[in-house]
Amino acid sequence: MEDLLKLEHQVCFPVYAFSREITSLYRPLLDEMDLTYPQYLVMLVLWEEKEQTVNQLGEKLHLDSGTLTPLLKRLVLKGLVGRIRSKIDERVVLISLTELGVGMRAKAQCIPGKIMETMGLSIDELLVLKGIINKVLAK
Amino acid sequence: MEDLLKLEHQVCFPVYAFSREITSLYRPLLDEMDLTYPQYLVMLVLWEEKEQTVNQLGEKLHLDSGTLTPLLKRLVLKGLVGRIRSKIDERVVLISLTELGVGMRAKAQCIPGKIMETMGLSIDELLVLKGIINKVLAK
DNA sequence: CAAAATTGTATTGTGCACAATGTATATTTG
DNA sequence: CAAATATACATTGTGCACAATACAATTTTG
Repeated sequence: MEDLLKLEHQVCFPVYAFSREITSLYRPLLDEMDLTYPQYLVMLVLWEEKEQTVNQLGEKLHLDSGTLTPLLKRLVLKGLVGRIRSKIDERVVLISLTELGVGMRAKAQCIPGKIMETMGLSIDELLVLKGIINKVLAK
Repeated sequence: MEDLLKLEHQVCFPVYAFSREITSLYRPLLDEMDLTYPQYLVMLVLWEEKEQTVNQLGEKLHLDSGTLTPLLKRLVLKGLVGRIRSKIDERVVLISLTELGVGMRAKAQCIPGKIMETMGLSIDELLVLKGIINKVLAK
């Protein structure tokens, strides 16, 4: 019988290694915008909706305040987002894009295409990959 | 035309989120052994070959010394591995399993099965996933 | 309405990841 | 063989991730 503890039989290890490989593919592209990959993800979410609570960002990206609070503070330092407490509910912190943050979207337009090119997977493979993963994440 | 910058159109984000989801699936199981997921991966590699250089571990796991050195020191503190400089080449550090480290393998036997069960993917899906990812990682 | 429970975010502490740099040991070259 | 180069690992610094805890603002309950 097969030894399930062998590295080559693992499924999770390739996912883990692939995830890190992905951020290293993004790195040279994002360096030009002075963004890390997690920061880029936050920007993606904000480009879809200009103002959101920390909670909304966290739910969409599966990240908690322990990760987001310092990350968002760094985006504030870069002048890309603003942070204000909601007047309706003082517990809530609203994160919104600055003009600079909105403007950065144009520079990001080329990124998805370049990444797909570098990964060298077909559209079919990408969709299958995404489908299988989302099946697990949906739970 | 589709907006490639939308979060829902990303392929890399699901991979990134899935990778973190995976470590959170392993966490309760590995907590019982007082191991983190990256530490578990190092143990997997060592269970296949009892003694290896830092370099060999790094190549197999795609990790560099900046990550491995402190991780391995923590495994030494736990009494799972030993660290000695090679006498043939003083630059090389040999990492080897202690008796305790070898013995831990038995406790890990149940992990792959439990993880596969929790993930809820078919064998087919797992193999397809692994195949697509390895296609990228092989480059 | 006051006490209890919940919610939203911040803080602290530990452990990766990885670029950049440092350092000692080996190897290669002229 | 000496100088240049390469190799193997360690260190430093920054930025995630996330559990655990804290805390203030809100909501729910008795």
